[in-house]
Amino acid sequence: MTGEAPLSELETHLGYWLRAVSNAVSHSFARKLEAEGVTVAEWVFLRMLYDVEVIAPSLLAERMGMTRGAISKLADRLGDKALIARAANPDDRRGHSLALTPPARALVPRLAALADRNDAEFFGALSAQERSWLEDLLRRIARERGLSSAPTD
Amino acid sequence: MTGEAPLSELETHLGYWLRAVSNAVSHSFARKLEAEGVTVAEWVFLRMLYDVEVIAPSLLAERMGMTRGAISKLADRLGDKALIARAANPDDRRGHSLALTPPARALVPRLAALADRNDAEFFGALSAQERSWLEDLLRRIARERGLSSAPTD
DNA sequence: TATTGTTATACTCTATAACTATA
DNA sequence: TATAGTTATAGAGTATAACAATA
Repeated sequence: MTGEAPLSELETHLGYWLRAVSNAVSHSFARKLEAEGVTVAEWVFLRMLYDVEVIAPSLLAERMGMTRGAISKLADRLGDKALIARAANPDDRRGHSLALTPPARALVPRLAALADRNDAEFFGALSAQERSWLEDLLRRIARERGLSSAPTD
Repeated sequence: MTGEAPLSELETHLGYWLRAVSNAVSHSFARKLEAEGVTVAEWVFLRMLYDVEVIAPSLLAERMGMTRGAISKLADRLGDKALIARAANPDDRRGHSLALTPPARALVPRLAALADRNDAEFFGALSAQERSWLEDLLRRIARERGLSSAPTD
């Protein structure tokens, strides 16, 4: 009898551990954001708008690595929460612009503090050198694989 | 005028880069699995069954970090694909047992090869030492945070 | 009553594609 | 016609809770 060939185990893959830790970090962050009534994707959306003041949905979709349809739905939800305002572009009325409302502008710094706290909870025990090394490594892989858009989920 | 307080940026969080790379790795793996008609969660499910021969849904749920309801739905799909068989436990007829079908047993090694290939694509450019550091670091964080269950999404 | 597993409901994110209105 | 944005549909994952069968 030949038996079966031995297989690589789940835990031998770096992708496994990356996913395990990443899921835990994101899930923990999501629970913190929940208290402010916002999802992780909405946080990224709001944070990007905070810097640019005004942006077209299609450009935001590109930067967030989402489809225009997904951005549209996200914008609906944020509009319902009165966190963003939509306006038609006067020059080309096909185009719209998205901008934060004053309440959203006040909210984003609180959300940023939650992001800081979440990161500290998971990576605070690492040395500064380890954190810097980990960031460099991840950035390198992202660059090699041509990742340009923000992760949302 | 006071202006606004400066905020930490998205890219300053390790969680951001972790999510970015992890999403890319998982997405790439999902596309490979797609050719075999299987999702990432189904892969983990099948891979675990491969080792244990037989397992109760509730125990598998615990090991995969999913609810019993989610496992039930997953088992439905895998049953439809004729990859797993369900049977009632003779001793306690509330309990069921899950096991791979022969086709699934033949499939898992092919899926494992895809997992190996995907890992190599993303991490093959790292040195052996870097890979080992990264794994140790991720394992350490997982252990500190008490992560025991397998990541599925 | 408690437990095992299933089912129902609902929400988020994803992907594709049809649709509207402008140009 | 092409483009910007919206809407519809479907699939996958997650979470909660009600439910049936069994103990």
